[in-house]
Amino acid sequence: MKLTKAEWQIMNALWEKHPATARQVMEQLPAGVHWAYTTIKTMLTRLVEKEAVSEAKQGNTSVYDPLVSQRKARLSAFRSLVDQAFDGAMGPLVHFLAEEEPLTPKQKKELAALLQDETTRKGESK
Amino acid sequence: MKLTKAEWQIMNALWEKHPATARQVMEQLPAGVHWAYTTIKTMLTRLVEKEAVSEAKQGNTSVYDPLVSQRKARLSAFRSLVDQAFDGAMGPLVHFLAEEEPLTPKQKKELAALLQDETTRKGESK
DNA sequence: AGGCGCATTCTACAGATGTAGTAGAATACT
DNA sequence: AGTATTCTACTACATCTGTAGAATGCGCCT
Repeated sequence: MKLTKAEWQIMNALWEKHPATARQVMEQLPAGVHWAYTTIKTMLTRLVEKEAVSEAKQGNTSVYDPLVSQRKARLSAFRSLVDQAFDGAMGPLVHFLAEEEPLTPKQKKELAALLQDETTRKGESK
Repeated sequence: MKLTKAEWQIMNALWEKHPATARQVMEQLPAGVHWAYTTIKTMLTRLVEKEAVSEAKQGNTSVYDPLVSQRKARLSAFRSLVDQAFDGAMGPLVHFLAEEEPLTPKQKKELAALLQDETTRKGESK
């Protein structure tokens, strides 16, 4: 499930608040994004075709709901990035995260803590 | 500097071995990718226009070199992903890496170690 | 009944992308 | 020199993306 940039914006809005009508999606878009109403409709239609969202008629109006979870979409996008820009392996990415500066020292520490935590506290439920 | 999927493949080949002629780039492509020679040329031309690679004539033949570093391209791609799929913040990404399963436990431990290391060993040269 | 406002579906259209064929120039082989 | 090989520069073309206008339909108010 590959989403384009514009589609991500729509999906982000939908994940944040749903079900939602096209009008509501429009309002949910980040400030600064001023698409015509029909642009949103077009996007939503395409997303429906892609089966990324569902459409249900409420009388004359369509109400949309995400069909793919944010989690799934993120996983997929993440995978794509790794495949395409990091030799498809986590190794280079891990290295990148540690060495380059996408993370502030603080965030690195935080991530380290979370990971530590996660791998330490092993053997519980779910 | 936004690279498309196909462009990444070309750049990956170039970063691996450069300078290189179109023919050499072709050979450097991952097994399974069988583009026509002219396809590669087209890509290279577009990359030159984008100023992502340089082109120098050696007699009748062009030799290409990356103009943008892999590091920079990675940073940019990474940033895009975060902006578009993770609310533009590292927080959600960090959470994602810790909670979801893009990383094997082993890799998590590894990353944790690297980060720990990096943040601990603070205050050295370079 | 006529009109206002909002929703819907269609159609459009330029620029980006993936992929490559053609024709002519340069080079190399015999 | 004649022919085979290899480059390069152009052109092509189907899709996909981003953006949206136009025409048309439905409910409701006066």
